[in-house]
Amino acid sequence: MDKKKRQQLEEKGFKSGSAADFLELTPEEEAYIDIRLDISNMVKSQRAKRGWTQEQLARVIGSSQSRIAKLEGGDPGISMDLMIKALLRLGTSKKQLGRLLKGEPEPA
Amino acid sequence: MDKKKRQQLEEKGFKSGSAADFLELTPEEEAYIDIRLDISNMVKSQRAKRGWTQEQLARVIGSSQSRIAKLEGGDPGISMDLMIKALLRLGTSKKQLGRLLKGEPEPA
DNA sequence: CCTGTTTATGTCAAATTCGGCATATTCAAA
DNA sequence: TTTGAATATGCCGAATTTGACATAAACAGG
Repeated sequence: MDKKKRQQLEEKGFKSGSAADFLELTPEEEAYIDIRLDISNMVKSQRAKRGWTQEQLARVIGSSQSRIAKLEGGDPGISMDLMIKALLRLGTSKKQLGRLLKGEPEPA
Repeated sequence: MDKKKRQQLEEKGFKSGSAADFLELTPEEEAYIDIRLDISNMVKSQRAKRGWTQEQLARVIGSSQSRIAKLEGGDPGISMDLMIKALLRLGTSKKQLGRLLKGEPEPA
């Protein structure tokens, strides 16, 4: 799980301010990226769970397929606002989002 | 507490897509605004708790005092990314953010 | 009342993110 | 392998958000 995140960071060129190496991030920068990846991964899994295509999700939130692809891929050029809107539109509640960030397992 | 949020929405001109009246928001739009207000209010309270000025907080995250003021005031023209960065810099952890969104009381 | 500090509000050009579009790549079904 | 659907990647002008700066308003001590 942590391996997955690391790989997403290495593949994408995530700007880390001054240091290129992502290991030299401050704890806050690390937490910030961590939160983003948590949310983007949840968008991907929730969309799959509902059997929606990226195109479908894009339309219902007034976005485009390419942006959803970038969102789910952890692209840093996607705002958290867009990620949250997508997640909410997939039926995730504020409370569920809270659980995700707390690291609690999803209730069946 | 809910009264506070309502007042923030009325005072600021929060764009609601098509409907001007904030009572006609979809559940997702409502949740989205709710999350934003929760975070901005927490930034305000955490900053106060640490005795920092808006100017100080702005400097350590590379922003400006005016933007922090708008953030804490619930201005819709502030990104969640900036809000999260501010909150993390104030020492709030991902887990604490999760608790906030879940509606759990802050541990003493 | 002054005076200094903090916060609020408005404006600007620069930077970032936006949706849209074309196209490449991946993948599964036939 | 061929075909078609889904996803990934790159680019564009438009829209939004950015930090900065100025200045007003609110607040607290003297």
